[in-house]
Amino acid sequence: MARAATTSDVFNAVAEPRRRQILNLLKGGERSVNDLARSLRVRQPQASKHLRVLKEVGLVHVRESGQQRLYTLQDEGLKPIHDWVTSFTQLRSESFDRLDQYLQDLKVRKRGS
Amino acid sequence: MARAATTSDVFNAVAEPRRRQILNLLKGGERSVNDLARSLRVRQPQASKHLRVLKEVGLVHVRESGQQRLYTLQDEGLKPIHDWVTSFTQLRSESFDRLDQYLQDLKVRKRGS
DNA sequence: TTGACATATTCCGATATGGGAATATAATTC
DNA sequence: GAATTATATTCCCATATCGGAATATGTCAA
Repeated sequence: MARAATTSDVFNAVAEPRRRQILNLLKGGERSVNDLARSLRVRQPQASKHLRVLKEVGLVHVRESGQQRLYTLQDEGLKPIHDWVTSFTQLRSESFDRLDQYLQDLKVRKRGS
Repeated sequence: MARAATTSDVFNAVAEPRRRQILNLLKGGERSVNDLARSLRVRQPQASKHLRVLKEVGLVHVRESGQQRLYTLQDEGLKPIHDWVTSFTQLRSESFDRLDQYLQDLKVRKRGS
């Protein structure tokens, strides 16, 4: 048996750095394929291929707008990773402290907005 | 170019389900190779190979004890993934709420222990 | 219809994989 | 030293990869 397909689950899809870059870019909102390709300094077909993988595992959503395809982040798809990784960081009290700090920051920011 | 090596970074190392299983088992504390192999229902060499990968990316630590090698979890190694994934879940207010709830649970549990 | 533009798909090649099997290395016991 | 046990390494193979290049599909405008 070889390595599992990149489309088999979110963990494999996200193992590729370029795909993480794409997700990072999509934090800023909807983006077209060419737009993403330019930002990544990658040929258009490569961008399309990566987006296909991300779509298959449910990390992005596509909207058709004329001849363009606008991709959006679907961060709910990251839940398996989030749950898995926090099940580890929960173990250490350090993490509790970091989390306390983190939540305080959030509250402050929330109040300010 | 082919896919990146599993030892290239933590994301790739953790993309393999068997290796996530190993990390899960190590939550319970130190374990020998044969012990892990039995729990995973895998031949010993496969266990050794996976452990090698996990060691190379800094997710486990080995201690020599006679002819045994006892492996321990090193969850600090998961920080890159933790940081990356939370940078996304932070975006949604839903996550804030879940985190609020989560922290309350923690406080209760802390008090109880 | 024709041409221009945006995106997706297919074929290729070099490469890394993960499991199996066999073997090597190392420590313990007799 | 020889046998036993625990672990690591090597070789093999089927498979999936990612990027490049070429091509196909789809949309718009004149």
